[in-house]
Amino acid sequence: MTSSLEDSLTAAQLEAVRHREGPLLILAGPGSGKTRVVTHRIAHLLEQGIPASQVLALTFTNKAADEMRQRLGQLAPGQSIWMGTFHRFGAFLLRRHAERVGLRENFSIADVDDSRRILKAACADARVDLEMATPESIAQAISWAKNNLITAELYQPRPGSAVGALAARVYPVYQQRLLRANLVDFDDLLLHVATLLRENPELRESLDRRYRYVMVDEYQDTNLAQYAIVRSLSIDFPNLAVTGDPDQSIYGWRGANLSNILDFERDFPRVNVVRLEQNYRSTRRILRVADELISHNVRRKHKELFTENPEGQPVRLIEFASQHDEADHIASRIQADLRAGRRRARDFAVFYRVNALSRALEQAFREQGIAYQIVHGVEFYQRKEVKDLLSYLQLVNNPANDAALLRVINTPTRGIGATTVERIQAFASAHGLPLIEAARRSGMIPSLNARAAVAVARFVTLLDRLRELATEPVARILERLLDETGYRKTLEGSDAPEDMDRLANIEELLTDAAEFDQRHPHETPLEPFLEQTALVNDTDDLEGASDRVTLMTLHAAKGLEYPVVFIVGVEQGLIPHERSREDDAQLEEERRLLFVGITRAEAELTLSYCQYRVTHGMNRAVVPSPFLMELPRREMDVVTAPRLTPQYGRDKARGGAEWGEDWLPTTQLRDDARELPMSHGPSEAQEQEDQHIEIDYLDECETNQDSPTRRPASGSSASRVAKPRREATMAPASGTASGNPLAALAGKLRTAADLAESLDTPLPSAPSAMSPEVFAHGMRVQHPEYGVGQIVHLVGTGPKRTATVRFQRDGVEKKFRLAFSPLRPM
DNA sequence: TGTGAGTTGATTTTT
DNA sequence: TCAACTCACA
Repeated sequence: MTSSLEDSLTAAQLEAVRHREGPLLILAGPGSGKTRVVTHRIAHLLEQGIPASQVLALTFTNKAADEMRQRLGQLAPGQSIWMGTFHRFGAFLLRRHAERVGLRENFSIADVDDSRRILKAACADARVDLEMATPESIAQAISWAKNNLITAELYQPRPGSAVGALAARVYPVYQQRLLRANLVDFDDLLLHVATLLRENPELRESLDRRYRYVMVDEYQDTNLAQYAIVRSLSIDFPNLAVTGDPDQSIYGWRGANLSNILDFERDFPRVNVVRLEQNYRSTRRILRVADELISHNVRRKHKELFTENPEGQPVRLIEFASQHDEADHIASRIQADLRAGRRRARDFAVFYRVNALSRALEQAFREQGIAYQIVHGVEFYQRKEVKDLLSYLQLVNNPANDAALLRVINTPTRGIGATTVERIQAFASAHGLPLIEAARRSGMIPSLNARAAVAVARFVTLLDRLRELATEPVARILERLLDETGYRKTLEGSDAPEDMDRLANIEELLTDAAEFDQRHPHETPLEPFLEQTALVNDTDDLEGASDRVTLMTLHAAKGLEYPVVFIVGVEQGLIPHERSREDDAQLEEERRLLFVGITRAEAELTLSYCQYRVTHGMNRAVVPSPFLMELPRREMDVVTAPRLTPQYGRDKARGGAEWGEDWLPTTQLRDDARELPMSHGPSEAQEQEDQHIEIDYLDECETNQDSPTRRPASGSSASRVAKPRREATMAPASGTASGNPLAALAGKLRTAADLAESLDTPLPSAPSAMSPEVFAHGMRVQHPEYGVGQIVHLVGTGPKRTATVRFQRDGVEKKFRLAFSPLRPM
């Protein structure tokens, strides 16, 4: 009997759904109904009498797992299979077999913060000086190793890699510290489990038998550790079904190995491959733009994306003068649609490459009174007060948790300062003890003075007392510790306004805990609660419910869809990101990231970039993303937005007549903006722009000193006087007067390299600032205000080059960042 | 030991 | 720019 569930499925979808035994690879393009297929397949398996306990479904995000669970709930009510993220599954297995990898079952999961803390301590232990590398870079090296199943013992640094050499020294110490604190970091959740499965064949076999039908979502994002886990569960019963899309692999930086999916057919020779290529989400135009972009990637599996959806509107590409214009325009356009009743706020999403770009958007949305929500990776559980309290809870559950202890030993302040903590740490390292045990022996630490020792002893007693509550409901433990630690009182006694917010957050945490307690009435809820807070970020359930515009990073957008999508900051250095520049594989990943963003859009898509963007407090000329040149112009409307920011700064315009209520940006755009001609000479637009250039300098008085495309400064001030940007950015080879990158797009320039080359001309700098490199120690200089002086000290390079000048007039010394100062050599 | 001003330095993505 | 960190002082 064919289930009625399957009536509406296409042939390809049906094939995947009906597949039962043996390996299955579902190559699912964006919007191809992948989740639907997967949930139907599970329902189908269950329908055929396969016990729910034999089915395991692994996802990357909680969001994906939740959605699947919910949809499955509709198809097969009451059946519950193990479904969740890899990390959660790792934690689940590890709890049961912790002792086999040297942990105790009440281990805690260190978040990034905790793990950095431990890492820094490990660096200190290993006497690694951090001149050559940041803890961050070492952490990355270790993380990379773990994701590739390289344990501390096996780690071999790449020859010549300074960071690698340091990591080799720190890694064992770090790992030892984690074990001592009964802690695992995120990567350990996978690495330990992989090790467990490799070293315990009987355990592997029993799990393989138990999880007979394993499903993996987003397979393109698996790293080696995840691969190993999945593989070990599919040896005797190779009913492994994976879904994925190589074109949507965007987690290479986290160790994802694209080969896992590209080579799946080699790993499992008898695999059944199903391609889901029909898109049910986007208009034809959007899909063609996406397809054209991604076709520039080499490492992929070709797919024929198609859709029966309508043609749709052209994809818009807009050039703005500044990020404020960009944000204002988007906000206004959304506002116009909302007012006209054409759309609801939840229909809109704005994507950006880096979180920092949300700021301008937020400001614009607030000013225009548009409800929005930001999907932030962190938020609630990362707030100081919440983390503090969670750390106390961690200590109740696992007193050996050094990271948690370090966090709260003096929070609220109780007279245990940095020096004291250092001495306890030294004692702990020397004796191989967790910090709590060292603290317990505070009386025996000779370097501690009596007062400190007493304070520490008091703290230990406090923890011991709290620890007795370990089996109580979480909310009750929280209440008690808020009182006994004095945490609440400290905040209540404070008159700092942010402390009121903190109290509110604490209330929220209490509610959270109480709810959790209710949902877990039969167990000791503390440990699962802590696991939840470590592995779930609260934005996972941010979706849907509220009617707001959603702002998020491109990464966060994966798996989602919206009727109207804006992607801002499509610029060189952003997408592709600065750090992905030299590496082809990384460049392809950036392209996929943009592909993911584009394919989120159902009906309308707008890409935009700015001529100038403020980054790190500096206003810099922007190069549009080379990816833009890979998009098919025939599917697009390419427009330059009129400058919204008037001459005397944008604040003046607010509320002014020209910023009227009925300002409809779309109309305005259409009327005023010119479709860029294939090539054009100096024009009205240019003159207009020349004016703006001056305003920029007056406003910002910044140079573009360390813009990545710059050549080293030549040193001659005369040549560096502001020039119209048109000239500065035009392609010398093309011979047209059009420096507008968009025109270049349409004109003779063909490749990103061409564009970069064309822009590798000194950009205009602020009229007053000199190249920092022309200054030398002892040089006599002139300052418009302070007069004549002499450079007595000189440090730093580039924009950070700072001179100390002693002025003749009254012998006073002043420091200047040379790149921005009006100093001139005499 | 705790606090505030001043300085420096770093800027991606997330389980 | 802005947040984290340092250093001087109470």
